[in-house]
Amino acid sequence: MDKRIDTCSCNIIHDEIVNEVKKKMPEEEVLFDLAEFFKVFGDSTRIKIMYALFEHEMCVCDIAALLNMTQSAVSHQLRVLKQARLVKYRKEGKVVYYSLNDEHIKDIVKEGLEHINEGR
Amino acid sequence: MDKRIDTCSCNIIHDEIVNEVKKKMPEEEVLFDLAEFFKVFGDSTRIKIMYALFEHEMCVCDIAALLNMTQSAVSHQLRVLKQARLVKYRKEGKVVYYSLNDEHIKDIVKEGLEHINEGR
DNA sequence: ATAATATATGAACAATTATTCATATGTTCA
DNA sequence: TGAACATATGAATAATTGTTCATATATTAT
Repeated sequence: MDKRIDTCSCNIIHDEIVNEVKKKMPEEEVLFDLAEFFKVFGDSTRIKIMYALFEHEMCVCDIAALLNMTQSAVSHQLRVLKQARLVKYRKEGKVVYYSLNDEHIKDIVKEGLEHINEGR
Repeated sequence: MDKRIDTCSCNIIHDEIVNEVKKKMPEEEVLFDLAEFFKVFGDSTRIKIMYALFEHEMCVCDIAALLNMTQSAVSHQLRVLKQARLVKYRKEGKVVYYSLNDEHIKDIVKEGLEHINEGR
């Protein structure tokens, strides 16, 4: 029986391990959603926005001024954060105030920081 | 005194808050590194590899077979994970075994999962 | 040595994405 | 009602990035 597999262009070396691990793998959808979620953290503009909101709720204009970016760029990124349910907003007249949706976002960032600092 | 700022195309509405937050913002480099770090989690192939390594150390060929991907694609992604110090490897003859570098990678993924599951 | 195998890597290509620009929406104030 | 302002959004552009393909390196077996 040939152990060769279409795509990997090499032999399965450890059959049992591969099968064992395969059983424990989460569903494709979960893995995809996880990647999508972390993708949101993977942009320094969005990280900056989140850090700002750690401190205070802020309107779009404030954030743009803080980060020295255009209102449009900030607004686009806020939409991404909103879609990922990382920020929420409240409207007060024409001003829209954004804030963190979730306190444990801090934990995730903190874990990231720890990893970075571990490496010197 | 004009509160208008070059890039944001709008007025600073809350001057004190912007300044207060600005003081607390981490250095540009930290924010950049954080984004780079999370970017690594932001791809489902790499998430899959990490999940696999949660269970067992594996060689490149095993991972490729498990994920039904080419050896090359896996190898490229392992390099990204290695550079981010998320995986380590040991060589045994011509076989290279990869494993998680760091147990708290699980914590980060777990936090991500929690966030996803919160949203129903 | 030579062949076979496991892995790594550079270049090319396709797909994704962040920003800009122009403009639309909605609210306040005169 | 109309002007000013805060924000949102669609289209275009530039940059980034994941995969493939071809090939290089390294190790083992014949």
